[in-house]
Amino acid sequence: MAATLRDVAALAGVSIKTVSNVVHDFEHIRPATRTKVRAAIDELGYKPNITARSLRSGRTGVIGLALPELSLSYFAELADAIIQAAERRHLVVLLEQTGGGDRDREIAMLSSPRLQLTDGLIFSPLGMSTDDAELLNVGYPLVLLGERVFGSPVDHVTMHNVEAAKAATRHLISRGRRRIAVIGAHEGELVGSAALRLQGYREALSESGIPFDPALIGHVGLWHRLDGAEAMRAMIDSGVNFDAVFGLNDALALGAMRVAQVAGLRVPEDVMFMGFDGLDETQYSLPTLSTIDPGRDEIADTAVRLLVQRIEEGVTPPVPEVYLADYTVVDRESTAG
Amino acid sequence: MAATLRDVAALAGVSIKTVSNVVHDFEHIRPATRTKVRAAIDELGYKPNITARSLRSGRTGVIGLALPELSLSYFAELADAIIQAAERRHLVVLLEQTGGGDRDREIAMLSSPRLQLTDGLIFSPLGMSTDDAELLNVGYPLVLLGERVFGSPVDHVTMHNVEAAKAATRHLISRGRRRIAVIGAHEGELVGSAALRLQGYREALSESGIPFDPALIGHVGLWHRLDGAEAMRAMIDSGVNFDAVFGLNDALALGAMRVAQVAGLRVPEDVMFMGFDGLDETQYSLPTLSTIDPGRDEIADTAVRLLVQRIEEGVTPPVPEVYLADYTVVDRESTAG
DNA sequence: CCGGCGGGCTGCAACGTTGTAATGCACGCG
DNA sequence: CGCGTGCATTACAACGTTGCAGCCCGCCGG
Repeated sequence: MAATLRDVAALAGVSIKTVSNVVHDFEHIRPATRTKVRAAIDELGYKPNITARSLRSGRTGVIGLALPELSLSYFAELADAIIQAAERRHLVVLLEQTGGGDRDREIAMLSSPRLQLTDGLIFSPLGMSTDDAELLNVGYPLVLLGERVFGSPVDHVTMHNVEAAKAATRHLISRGRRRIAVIGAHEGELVGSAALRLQGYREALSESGIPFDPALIGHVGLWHRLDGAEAMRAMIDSGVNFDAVFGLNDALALGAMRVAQVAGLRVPEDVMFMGFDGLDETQYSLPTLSTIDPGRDEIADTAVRLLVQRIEEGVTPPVPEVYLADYTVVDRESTAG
Repeated sequence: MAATLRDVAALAGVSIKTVSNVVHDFEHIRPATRTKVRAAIDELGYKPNITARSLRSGRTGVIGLALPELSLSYFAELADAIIQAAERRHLVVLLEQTGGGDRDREIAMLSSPRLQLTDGLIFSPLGMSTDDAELLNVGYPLVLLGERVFGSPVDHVTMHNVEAAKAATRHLISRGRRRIAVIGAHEGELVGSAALRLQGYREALSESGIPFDPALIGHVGLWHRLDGAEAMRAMIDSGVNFDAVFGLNDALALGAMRVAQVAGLRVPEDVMFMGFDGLDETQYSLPTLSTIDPGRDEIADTAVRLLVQRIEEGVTPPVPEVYLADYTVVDRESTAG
């Protein structure tokens, strides 16, 4: 069907390799030959066969992106940014979903044969832990996102979780709040976004001499809106007193805010709300939600850049690179006053 | 680096082709040989090279998915569903973003060399129109989503836009509303989701003998939350009287609802709101948003099924198939009463 | 005892590309 | 006039796989 180098060569009356040279803009070609070959290429509508090229060169121009689920806005927006960053480097993205924190699926993904057509992988685990770090010693270029796994042998792009959560908490404190609830803690977790952000929260409290009250900590399973809603309801039902809520991500904060409003609390007068992630959606809630912008585009661009570097260098250097993106506090109506 | 058939063959003391046969579970192989080869495969950790296989067979096991942008929840949820549907059929998805309705980018996408590593494409255009239908006569399997282009030579999966919009409008009428505003119309559009849904709205009105009032039609550019918010603000400022709002998609409805609430209108008492798309998010707004569930999983599954069919049949039959998914009216707080 | 059949396996070619080495040729210099 | 140099082009092999034709051998029926 499709024209090949051979067809073009036959039509132009040159060798296959000469056509290949023309396609690659090799410099030592007579203008006359070049013109002739170009004409043949146009006439036949020749397009190089990428599969064959990949087989020869070992490169596909495709990178894998594995993340939990696109229906979570955070990951959808992250995927958007990564696809754009990849496109700037002339790469396409093969997208895999690992589900909401299924450790076994995540591990299986790492050795999936589907990755064969990929030059490398950007991986955002949710179910794996630091104990699984050595599993990341795969034989291909890999860049890690998020904060589930530390001390692994691969490059890692993440954010200043502790610092940013501290800044978020400080922001609430600066507005005069003292009884700041947290929604989204994970029982017993030591690393991971939840643990790190909680740590930032505690540091901000102690810095201001505010005692830590475990009754203000709302535990959840996942980080969906629904989980935030349930945790908020439980906290309200428990009768504990609070004047601000820090959702460890935006979805939790939005879910919690909705429940608080239904319960008759005014935002921000009675309770201030603060999220984390900088989702587009936070600009449109009622009231608009203050949040932490974790530098999504920077994270996406860096992840792709590091992956490309690994792909080109070939060998994993002894010291993996860890990159922390800059964050910004976004002040909106939910913390006005 | 990686083991090839040749290495396995050498280790097992058989020919390359025998190893290939074992890998493919060819039936005429002596158990002893099979065992020996299996052992060699395990020992070397052999994984077939998909690129080479693709070159030989012409199939990659990858399908392309081209849609406007993942940061729009509708497309993120659609992509999620399509990836899952593809996985069920052992296919992976290569995801491309065409931007928010850029016709030229969409057309360029159709002949992008990146599609070379793809067996076919599921394409959701936003900027193309029925005039561009013949451009869809590409040389590879293609399935179309959405309602921008009709009369094209390819399979088309979409929803009952007119019927569903009529049902949505009827739902508001059944709640006693008569002054039903629409947010999201596209000036001068004849096909496309906006035009079809508007048509359904008008049919429902005339069916109930309610006069059509152009002042109740809010025009927008894109279908983002922000556009819904702006159109609502303009309508309120215009002083026109309304007791319900039908957002032609959920994002518009949510943006509009927020503005209405800020303006002091009570939902659903003063104004009822109805969306369209069945986004997850509509379950968590305040109040929760009534919407039309257009059968996303069904659409995703059908699109993948049709594409696989085209890939396997090879030739495009003279009559392209058009599939319309079932819809459901989802009644929530925003239309309670 | 011979011919035919089919199971089990092998060798070769091909998919379309690109790197390497080699070829022919013209030109300039001693 | 002969030789080296550098340009323009070519032939060939290889990437790893799979389809096809063919090989050998044992068994069965005549």
